[in-house]
Amino acid sequence: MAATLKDVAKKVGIHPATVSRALNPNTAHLVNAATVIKVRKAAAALNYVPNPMAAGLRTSRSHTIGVVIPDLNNPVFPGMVRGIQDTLSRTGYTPLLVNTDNDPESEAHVIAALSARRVDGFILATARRDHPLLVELSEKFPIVLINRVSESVQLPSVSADDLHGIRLAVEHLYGLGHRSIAHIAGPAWSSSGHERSQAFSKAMRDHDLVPARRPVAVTAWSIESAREAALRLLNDDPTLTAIVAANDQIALGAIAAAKSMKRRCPRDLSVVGYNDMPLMDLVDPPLTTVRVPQHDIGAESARLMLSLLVEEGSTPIKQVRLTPELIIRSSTAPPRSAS
Amino acid sequence: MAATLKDVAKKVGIHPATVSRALNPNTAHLVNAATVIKVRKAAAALNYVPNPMAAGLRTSRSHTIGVVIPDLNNPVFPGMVRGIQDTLSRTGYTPLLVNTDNDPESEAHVIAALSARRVDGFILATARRDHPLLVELSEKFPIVLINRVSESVQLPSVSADDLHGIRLAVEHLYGLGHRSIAHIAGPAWSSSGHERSQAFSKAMRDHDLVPARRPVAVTAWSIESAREAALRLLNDDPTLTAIVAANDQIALGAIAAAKSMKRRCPRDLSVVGYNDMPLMDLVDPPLTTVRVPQHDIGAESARLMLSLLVEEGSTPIKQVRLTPELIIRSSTAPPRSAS
DNA sequence: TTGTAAGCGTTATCAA
DNA sequence: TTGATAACGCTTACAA
Repeated sequence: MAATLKDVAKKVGIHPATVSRALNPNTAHLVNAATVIKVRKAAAALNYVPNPMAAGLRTSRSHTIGVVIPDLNNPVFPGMVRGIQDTLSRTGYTPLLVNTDNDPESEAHVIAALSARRVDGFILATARRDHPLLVELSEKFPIVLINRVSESVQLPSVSADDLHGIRLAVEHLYGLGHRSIAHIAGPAWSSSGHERSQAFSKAMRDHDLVPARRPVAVTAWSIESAREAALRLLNDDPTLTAIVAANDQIALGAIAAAKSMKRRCPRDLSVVGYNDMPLMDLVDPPLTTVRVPQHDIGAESARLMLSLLVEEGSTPIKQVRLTPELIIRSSTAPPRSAS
Repeated sequence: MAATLKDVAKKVGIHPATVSRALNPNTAHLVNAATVIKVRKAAAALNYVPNPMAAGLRTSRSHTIGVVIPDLNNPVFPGMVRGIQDTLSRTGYTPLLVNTDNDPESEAHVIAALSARRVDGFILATARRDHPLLVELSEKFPIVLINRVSESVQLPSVSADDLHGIRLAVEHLYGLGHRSIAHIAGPAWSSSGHERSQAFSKAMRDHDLVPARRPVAVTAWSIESAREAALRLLNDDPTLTAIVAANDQIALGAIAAAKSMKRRCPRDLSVVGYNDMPLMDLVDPPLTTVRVPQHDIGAESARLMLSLLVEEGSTPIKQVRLTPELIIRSSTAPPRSAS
C-alpha cells in the first residue's frame, strides 16, 4: 500500500539505490542534481515515506531515544519532557517515554524494554547517588542525565545550578531577617537531594549561620513524606522561623504541617520551594520558590544526546548547569520577632 | 553483538525458523514441547532479545501506538498517559507520545510523523467537534478517542460521563441554596466543552432553573482566557452566586477574576471545577470539583485499542463512559443571602 | 554518477 | 514436527 523506494525508482526510471542516495541528505551530493530534483518530485507525488523499520534493520539505528522519568504525575517533569520532545522531533528522533515510580526494580524493567526496542540512547531523570545499573548501561549506550547527576559514574548531564539556586533561597530569607533557618532535604538516595543539602550547608556557612538542629530528610519526594518530616522538625525546634525545602512538594508538605500545628505561613513560618512547578502561583499561600528552567533542561539534554550520537565516542564529558531564578511570592515574610 | 535467532538456532542445533516458532506464543504449539524448552533455555542463556525492527519489517506491525495529547503541561493529561503506558507496556506495545498545543496544524504535523513511524493505531485526546483530519485518519488506522468525542465521525472512545458529572456539580450548588448559577464553557470547537455545556443546560432545566445570562465560553483551555470570560460574566450579572466551570483551569481563572473584583470565593461566589487535576486540594481555596478517573480513562482506552488490534475489522464501535465523582472542598458554600 | 548485489533479523509459505 | 527459502524495504560496498 505505502509507496517504497522501488516504486519511486520505477516512476523515475532509475535504480532504487540511486533513489535512496538522492533522498538521503548525507548522500544526495553523490547524485546528479537534476535527478535529485526528479526523485524528490516523484517521491512527493507518490507520497513516499521511508520505512524506519527497514532503514533501522539495515543500519541498526532506531532513531529513537529512551526517556526515563520517575513519575510523570510530578508536575516538574512534563516541562522537561516537552523540552526533549520539541528538540528531538525536529531532527527525526522519537522519544520513548517511560515511568519508574522511583522504583529501581521497575526501572530495570523499563530500561530492559527500551533496550529491546533498540533505542539509540537514554535520557535519564532517575539517577541515584549509588546506581549500579547506570554504570552497566553507560557501557552499552550513550546516556544523558537530567535533573540529577550520579556519583557512581561520570556522565554527561544537564541540571540546574543547585548551589546557586539554594543560595538564592537562603539569601532571600537572610535578607528578610531570618536567622533560624532549616533545610528539609530530599531522599538520601537522590543526588539532587544530596546536592541541594550540601548547597544549603554551604550557603548557611557563608552567612555565618548554623543550620537549625540536625538535618531532616524526607524518605520520598512526596507531600505526605514532607509533612511528617516537617512535623518532626517543627516539634524539635520551636524557634525555627524559616525552611528551605528541597523541592516544591516538600515545601507544600511543610506548609501543611505548619498549618496543622497552628503555625501560619508566612506569618509564623517562611517556606521556600524549589523548581517552581505549575500552579505554585495559585496554592495557598503562593509559593516563593527557585525556578529551574524545566523546558530548557529538557531541550538541552536532547541537544546533548544528539551531539553524542553523531560524534562517535571520545568527546569530553559535558556537564551543563542551567541558572535558576528566585521567584518571590507570598510564602516568605520577615520573621515575626523582627517585625 | 546482540544475539539473533540464528545464534540460538546454532546453539540448539536446529533451524532458525523453528526457533522463531518456538519463541512465538502463537506458533509454539506447532513445535515439539521438548524443543520449545531447549530453545527457551538457549535463548535465555544467550540473552536473546527479538529485534522489533526485523519483526516489524516482516509483519508490518510496529507494536507501537501513537498517543496524541494537546498539552502535557496540562496536569489532567499525565494521569491518562500513565494509564495508557501502564496498560500498553504490559502487552509489548509502546506508546509514542506527542503534543499538539491545541494547534490543528501542529496536530497534522505530529500525526504525519507518527504515521511515518508506522504506528499500529492512534489514541487521540485532541478531537474537535469538526475534525476533517480525523475522518481521513480513521480510514487508515484504528483510532480510540479519549476525553473528547467527535461529531465528524463515529469512533470508539473513552471519556467521563459529563452529563452525570455536571449534574453532580449543579445538584451540589442547588443543595447549598444557589439559584443563580452560570456556566463558563470550554472553547466552542471542543467536544468536551460543548458536551458539558449541554449537560449544564439540561441539569439546570431539571431543577427548573434558567442559566444566568447568555452563555459564556473561553477561547482556550487556559486560566488566562477563563479570567477574561469570568470578568465579563461577573460584570454582566452581579446577582450571580455560583459558577460551574468546564474544567479546573477555568475554575481557577474564575476565582482569580472574582478576587480581582473583590468578590471572595466561596463567600461571595461559589465555584465548581471539573477533572480534579493534581494540586486542586492545595490551591486557594481548595477546589470543589468533579473528579474524572484520569488513570482509568487512559487504561481503558489502551485496552480498547488492543482489542481493536486483534479483532480484525468489524466489531461494533464501543463508546465507554466512566463515572465521575464530586469532590467537595472549600470553593463552594451557601450563598450569602441564604446564610 | 549510477547500477549491482548482498544482507540486516524476522516470519510466512511450502515442502518434506 | 521441522527445514528450506523467499521476502519485508532499505543501505552500502563495490563495480561499472
